[in-house]
Order: sequence, then structure tokens, then C-alpha cells
Amino acid sequence: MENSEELCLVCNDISSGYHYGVPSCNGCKTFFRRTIMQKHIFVCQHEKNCSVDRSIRCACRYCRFEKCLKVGMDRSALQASRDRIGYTKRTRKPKRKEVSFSSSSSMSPQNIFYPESPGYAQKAYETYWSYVASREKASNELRLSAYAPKRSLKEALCSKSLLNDPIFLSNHMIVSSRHTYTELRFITQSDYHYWHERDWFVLTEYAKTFKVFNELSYNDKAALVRHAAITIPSLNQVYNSPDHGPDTVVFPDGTYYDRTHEPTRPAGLNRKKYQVLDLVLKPFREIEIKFNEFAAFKAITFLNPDADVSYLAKLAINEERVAVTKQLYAFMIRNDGIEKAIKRFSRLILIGTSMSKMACESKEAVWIADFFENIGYTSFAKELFFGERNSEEE
Amino acid sequence: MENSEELCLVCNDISSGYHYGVPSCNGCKTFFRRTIMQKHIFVCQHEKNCSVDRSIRCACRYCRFEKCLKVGMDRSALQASRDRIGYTKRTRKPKRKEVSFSSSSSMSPQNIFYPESPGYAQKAYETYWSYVASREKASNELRLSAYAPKRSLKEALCSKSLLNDPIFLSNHMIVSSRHTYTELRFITQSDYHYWHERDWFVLTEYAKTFKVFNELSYNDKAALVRHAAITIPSLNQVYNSPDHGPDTVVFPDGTYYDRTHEPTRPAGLNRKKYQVLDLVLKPFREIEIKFNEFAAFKAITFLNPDADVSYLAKLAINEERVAVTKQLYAFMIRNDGIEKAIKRFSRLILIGTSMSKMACESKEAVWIADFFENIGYTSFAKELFFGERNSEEE
DNA sequence: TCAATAGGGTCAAAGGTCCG
DNA sequence: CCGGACCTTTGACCCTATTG
Repeated sequence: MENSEELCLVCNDISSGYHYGVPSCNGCKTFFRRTIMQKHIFVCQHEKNCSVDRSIRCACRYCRFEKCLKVGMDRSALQASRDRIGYTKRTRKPKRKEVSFSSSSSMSPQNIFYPESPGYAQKAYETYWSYVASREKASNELRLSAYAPKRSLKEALCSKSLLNDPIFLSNHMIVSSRHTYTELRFITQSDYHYWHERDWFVLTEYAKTFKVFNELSYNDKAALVRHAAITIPSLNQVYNSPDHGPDTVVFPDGTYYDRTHEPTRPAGLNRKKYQVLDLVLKPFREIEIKFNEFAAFKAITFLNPDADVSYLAKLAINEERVAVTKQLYAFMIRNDGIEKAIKRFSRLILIGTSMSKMACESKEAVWIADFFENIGYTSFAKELFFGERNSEEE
Repeated sequence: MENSEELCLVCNDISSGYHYGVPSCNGCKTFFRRTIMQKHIFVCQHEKNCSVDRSIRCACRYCRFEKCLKVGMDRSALQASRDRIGYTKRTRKPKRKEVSFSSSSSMSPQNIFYPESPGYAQKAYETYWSYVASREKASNELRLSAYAPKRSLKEALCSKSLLNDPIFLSNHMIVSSRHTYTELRFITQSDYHYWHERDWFVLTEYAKTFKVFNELSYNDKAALVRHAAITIPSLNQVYNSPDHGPDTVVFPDGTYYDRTHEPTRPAGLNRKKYQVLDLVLKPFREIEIKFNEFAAFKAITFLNPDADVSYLAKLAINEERVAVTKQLYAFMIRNDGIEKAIKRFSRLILIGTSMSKMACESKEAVWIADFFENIGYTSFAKELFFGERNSEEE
């Protein structure tokens, strides 16, 4: 206390307290721990008498470590490694303001032009399912990755799907450290927000993997994606949630929701939550939906001719939808036999009605929420839900 | 003191006394308190059987907390607020272990088994279809008759179904002279009104022909009928409409509507009209739906677990719904062969999603219409849509 | 009254996280 | 891949109300 600032005995930097028995700075503390934990053995390039000082402490790790020992750092103060604590950066206390417009938006909408990949047409059974499965797999990997571009709805819908771009896939499909967890934590408004944005982004890339989608007009594309904006994210959330009991949906970052009423959210969104639990999660678990089945069901849900699209678009979408449905049924027959297949198939397809209702009610809830500014949607989300100010229907 | 050093039952470190009912060390005591107060939910990275010992007690927080509970730490010993609750009674130390009153968690709380209801099984194919057909036939005859009682929703829902009453049927099932026509005429507001009332009346009688319906509570009955109040009348109207072209729905009295925009009606109801034409009428015609198929589809539409009914009601309704669906499928297989059946079946079932959306949007439109008093609903209709003033949810 | 007990709170110093 | 600023977690120590 007498001296406001004690110095690190190793390097003379300002000490951040006593570590391993010695007043020391953060750097030397961490260096000491890591060296021991990782059992590093350094070699001095000189005479084992390098000076260790704030400015040059990293120059010779051998001498730095020797200095640590010499000033009395105590290896026995090291503990057994602890449980992981999960992602920290994002929950950091905000500095003050953190506007940071910096991020150079104009550049890097790179390779919008990629040759149309030709492989869509041939739908032999195996080919069909391998495509469905790889679409679903890639979609989920994208969801787990850290990649999240900022762009307008039009850019999002008219570019080529990242999921069809092998170069992108090999470069970016790494699970973000944010999307792992060691602890569940009840979801907050800002978590909902994060996952909405993320799932909407993934939805746009998902949509563009459908040939029929890419052939629509921009307005129809927007309408179809808008119509799917509640259901597809919900399906992703439910299917990919680890099983923590029948009434809990867990996100990849360990946030979860359950039946707890959340009074700060609009009533419509609370209701949606119960619908998801009762009418989607529960049946999925009961019929033990398989990966391919889920992938097909998601496609069927996406290809919804009820969206406010043009009449011709409805026809095209429905045609594709029926084709997928037929494949799904064939798949189930193969695996379950006809007796069981029909039961599971019916059960699964009937979930569609629940999805439909949910989408409709939630859209309304979203509208109301936005009206009362309960929820801070981004401009992308607003564009998605409400269309652009110009050139939209109704 | 008799025993020089008691050990922490959780981690075998030296105990600092009894905490939360168990001899335990400072660390485990604090860990337990914090975990509960901050509502942590940990996730084990391994097999939920990590050992917990002094040296490695921090390695897995999930297993450490489980051990706390297992050795009998008592969450209720935590005090909600320091100065309000006061201190727990100090009884003499429980001798050692075997804290028998442990309200511990290891007993899983949720083994909620609902008895599988057994009764529905015996539905021989023919018996089933003859019942479905006669229900549908009677329902339509009632619709065409002149009979139209005035009564409250409660009276309507809790009485015996007229369609099951042979005396009533033989006395009243005569086509009303009002329900014939020689000439089409465009529908007016008051015609809509007339047919709404009529179809809602028929709906109540239809509903009561379902065993599962009669077993519901009154509130659930009302909710289910309310949920069907848009869809079932639409189905009746569409299926029973004579074919005057792909975009025209004709009522039994010769009134009709088509794609003409009706500016005096709320926008939501105009939209519903297009949905009915595009997403119900058209597919019905295209797949050439048969009488039995329609009857089953209507039942499936009616038996909608998405209605705001109790959870148990949802289960019961869904069970019946799946049973009907299965029968419908079997019927189609018999008639069409498997290849064609699956196509028609999928197409038909997927109409359900359109019905769902329509119901939801129309309900909203009806609400808005009522709000602005655009449409003069009767008190029965208001009761149907909005419930009674008392005893309703939300 | 007061020592002993068992609650809750605190904060230095452990360990973990993740840009640059 | 490493450094270290920054974050969370831990637990020894402290305070306090209750009890015998």
C-alpha cells in the first residue's frame, strides 16, 4: 500500500499482484504457468545470463524462466487444471460506447460469380439423399461457424450459396469457440437476438441451395424466405439441441430455454415457445427422427407454397415439395417397413400444420413486438420480415 | 473435537464444519452455495462419473455438484435473503452420514407416464369407413336442411349430437327450399353471414360426433371448435360446391364467389378467399378427392392439436388424428396402389399446412373486423371466436 | 452473557479465453 | 503458435445471527 505500484520481480513491469508467491506481472505469471503445465524445456542461445526486463522479457525464454525460479516463484502453487469456463469475450463489460463502424463494409462481397454447379438434376435415390444430407450438414456447419457477413437482403438472396462453394467450405467451416459450452445458461434477450440473426443468415444460404429457389424472382425469393423465417430456425434449433430433457432446447453456445414463462418477451413469442416444445420437439423425440428424415422435413417446410409468392412460383415450389415428400416416404418405407413407415410419416408430415400456425402467429407477434420496440431487430431482420420500404406487396 | 479431523464428504479435504447439513470444506461449501444462488447448470464433458477429490475437485463442476447433492447437501438450507429469513434451526449434529431426509436430486422427478389409452383399437376397416361416411353425409344433410336452433355456445357443445339422433335425422333432414337454385348470383355480405352462421351450427353438431371431443372439458371443447371455425366451413363450402370452373365456389343457394376482389370486406378475408381457391379448391380438383377421402381429411383438419387446449387434450386429439390418418392412407393404398397413393396422400395431407395458415390469418382478420365493426357477427359467433367474457385464457 | 456453530460476503490469486 | 490483457472461479478468511 505504501507504494501504489509494486513491480514484477521478474521483469520490472508493473505487478498485478502476488502470483506463485512473488509480486509479478500478468505476462510473467502466465508464462510461468504455461511453461510448467506444458513442460517446456528452453535452451539459451547465449550465456544463460540474458537480462530479463519489461522491454525484452520475451527475448530469451530460458533466462526468463530461470529468473522466475530465482526470484522465488513456487511451482507447487500450480493447481490441477480446472473445468473449462466457456466463452468469455462476448460477455465482457462494454467499454463505454463501442460503435466501431470501422469494419469496411464495401469490400469483399467476393466471388458472387461462380459457375452454376451442374449437379442438381439427377435424382437417383442415393444421389438424392447424399445431396440432401450434404446440404443439411453444410448448413449446420455454417451455423456453428463464426462466419457472419453483413449485407442486405438482396445481396444475401441473389448471391451464390456459400454452401455450394467448396473453397468457402474448406476455409470457414470451423466450429466457432463461441459455439461450445461447458455450462448451460438461461437464454437472454441478446442471445435470442444473436441466434435469430445467425439462423436467418444460415437460412439465406440454405435457401440458395434449392434450384427452384434460384429460379424465382427477387420478390418471390424474399417472400419465401420471409415465410420460412420462423419455422426453419426453429427446426434447426430443435433438431440440433442436445437432449437435456423433454422441455429444454439448448443452443450451441449453451444457452437454453424451457417452459419458464418469460414475462419480458411478447406473449406471442412465449406461446410460440410452448408450441415448439409440444408440437415439434416432442414428436421429433418420439418418432426418433433420423438425420435424413429431418433434412427432408426441413426442405418440405421450407418449400411452402403458402408463402405470398406469385401463382407460378407456388406451382414450382409445390412441385418440388411433393417430390421431396415422395422421396422421404420412400426412405421411410425402406427403413421401417410399410406398417411403421406410414405411422411415422403421417406423424411427421402433420407437424407441418403446427409449423404453419406457429409461423403465422409469430409473424404477428414479431410485428407487434417491433411496433412497440420491444426487440431491437437489425435492419436485415426488418427487411426480412417487413420488406423494403419500396416495391413490396400489400 | 472428539474426532481430530472430520473430512469433507464431497472431496475428502479437511472439513471446516457442517455446511448445509454435511461436514464439508470451505471450498465445497462455497461452491454449493454459489452454484445454487447463481443457478448454474453445468455440463459434464465426460461420462458424468468424474471422481471428485481434493486435488481435482475443480476439474468437473458438474460432477462436483452432483456429489454435493449425493452426500446430502440440502438446498433448502440456503437463505433467500439474509436479514429476512434468519438462520436455520440448529439441531444436534446428525451423527455422521446417512442424512436420510436428503431431499436430494438423485431421484429423478419426472417419470410422468400417461396411461396409453387402449380403446381405439378395434376399428375394423369397413366399420370405420361406414361410420366416417355416415357422419359426413349427415353433416352435409344438416347443412342443407332448414333446421337452425338458437342457443348458446355451451348448449351447442354440451348437448348430444343431432347427427347421432335417428329420430331427429328422420324428421328434419329435408333440403330447405332456400337451399336450391336455378341461377347463380354473386355473394353479398348478408349471404356470407348466413352461411357462416349455418356452417358454424353444423360444425358444432359435427364436432360432437367424435368420441374424443365429448370427453374434453368444456373449455377444451370450445377451444377446439373455435380453432376449426374457419377451416371446417371452408372445407364444406369447397367440397360441396358444384364445379363452375376452377375459381368459383358456389353455395347451395346459388350464391357464389370467385377471384373478384371485394373491397368492402376486410383485407384478411379477401386473402383467405384466394387461399381457399389456390390451396384447397385447386388441389381437391386435381387429385380428384373422393368422398371418403374428403371425410377423413376433414376429420384430420378438425382434430387439430394446435388448438389452445390443455396438454392432455392435445395428446388425446393427436392420437385420434393419427388414427384417422392411418386409415385414410390404407384406403388410398387399396384404391390407387402404393405408387399413386403416396403421391395423392402427400398432396392431400400437405394441404393441412395451408389450412393452418388460413385459420390463423383469418382469425386475426375476424378479430380486426370485429374491432372495427365491419361485420355484424351474432352473439353466437362472437362467443365462438372470442370466448365468453369470463373464464378465458390470456 | 458468550462461545460455538453455520449461515453469507469478500477479494487476492488461482486458472481460462482469445485477439493481435 | 505465443504473449499477455482480460475474464471467471476458487476458497481462506471474515462478519453475523442464532442457539445452548
